[in-house]
Amino acid sequence: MALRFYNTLSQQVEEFHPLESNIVRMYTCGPTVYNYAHIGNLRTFTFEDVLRRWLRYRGYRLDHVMNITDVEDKIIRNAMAQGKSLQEYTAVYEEAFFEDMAKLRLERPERIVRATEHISDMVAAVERLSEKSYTYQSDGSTYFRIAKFPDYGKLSHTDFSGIRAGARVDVDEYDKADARDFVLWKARKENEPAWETSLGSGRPGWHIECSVMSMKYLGETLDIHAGGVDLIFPHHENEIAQSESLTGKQFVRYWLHAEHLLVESQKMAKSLGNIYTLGELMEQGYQPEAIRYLLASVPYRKKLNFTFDGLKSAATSIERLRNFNTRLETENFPEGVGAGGDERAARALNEFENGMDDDLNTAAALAAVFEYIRDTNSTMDAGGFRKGDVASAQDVMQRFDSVFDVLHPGEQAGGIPDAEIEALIEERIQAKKSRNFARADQIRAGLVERGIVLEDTKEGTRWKRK
RNA sequence: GGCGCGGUAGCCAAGUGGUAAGGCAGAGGUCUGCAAAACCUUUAUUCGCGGGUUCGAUUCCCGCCCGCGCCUCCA
Repeated sequence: MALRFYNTLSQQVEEFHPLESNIVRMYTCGPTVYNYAHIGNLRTFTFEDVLRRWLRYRGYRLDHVMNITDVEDKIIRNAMAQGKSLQEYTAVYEEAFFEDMAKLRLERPERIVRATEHISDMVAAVERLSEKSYTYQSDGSTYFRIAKFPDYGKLSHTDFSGIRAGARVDVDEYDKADARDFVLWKARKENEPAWETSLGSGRPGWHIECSVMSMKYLGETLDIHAGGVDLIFPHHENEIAQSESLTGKQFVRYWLHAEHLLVESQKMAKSLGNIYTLGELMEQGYQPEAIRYLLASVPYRKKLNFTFDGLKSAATSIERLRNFNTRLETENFPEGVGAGGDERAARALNEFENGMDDDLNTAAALAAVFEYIRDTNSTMDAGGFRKGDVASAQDVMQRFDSVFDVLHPGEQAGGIPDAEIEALIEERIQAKKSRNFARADQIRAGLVERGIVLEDTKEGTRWKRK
């Protein structure tokens, strides 16, 4: 079956076909760099990484743009409080974000664009909206007039007809004609950092950066736009209003939104102290691959209940996958080709692909891989797996790993040098030969304490870091 | 209140109008000097609750209960 995605716009699962046959133009809302990313943010970014990888697996070329929001209320407030420039303040968090991405093995989008580097583009867009009379000014700020955009609410499926025009929600700060109206350009307040432009002294509103930067690089109609569910309203709704008012064309064809994650069945909140960063989890000894696996293994449209039990079980699951992969690489299988090996591999791959094609159903895709591993281990134990079966089995695992990317352990700082491990293993083999099991067990236990696990196999002793 | 998502074994989780994938954890076993790894057996007569449609519903419809999200700048 064809690749399908749930489109927030239609509220239905739709077959995916990009505008141009083999290239996908995609925009994802990146981080606001006012703080370190938390595990919830990383869930969304991990989903987007899986999406990227699956599109490429399916043969599409990608042009993926991700923005960095580096000017915004909290950034301005915090930077001013610390006596720093915006750039000085945001650089720290932007850098940290890229480090997190690397640790979680999130591929880098083709383009990463910053709001502050597109101020003039945004000003130009606001001016064009003004020319088309979609805007009005109030107290030096420029607003988008929702009443001029009848489709407003089509993404969030909200009926705004009940909201009274003239209601003033944000009374203490700005005057808006309509509660739904949103700011395109914010007038400078006191001595805030600001840009001197034809719109006055100030800074861009939040929504305009995504409309402007996405269309600048990807054209007026994007194939995919993704983000967290909380962005559906108002952010993405407002992006649609701005973009479609500007171009008269459909802005985005497929809107994909990742559900939030809960921590130990509770929502993340500062007051609960359950907002974790990648760094904090790694300090507690969890591998980034396990975190990646946990975040990727629950289908993106389902709330993910992040628990430490779940994280531990993710780590164990990865062990199982890696053990199988190691077995393929190291075991000395009999010559020849076993019965049904290629068929098993082909079936597993087919089920894996079907799962992923079905709106990135990673749980179903993983099930296919695990089922295959059990069947194949079983065949190996029975002696029915031969040298000639290795290639198709490795192909399954490689394809799986091209999306999940958890098979190969990352670099581990420190630890015992390989040579020392090998020497101890040799000593243990000699001890075993002379039936000095006490010494053999002592060596093995000593290595376990240092994170090295030994396995005695037919081919001899192999070891792995845990 | 409006809109949306969800409630499947101890935990995570897939799924279909025809009788419950997969992972983790637990129990027993095989293998092993002992382990590790692997394999086998076992763990939901049952899918929030109550009705309805149907030969048959976890899957469709209605009602209810519970959890969560959005409803102006939070992924």
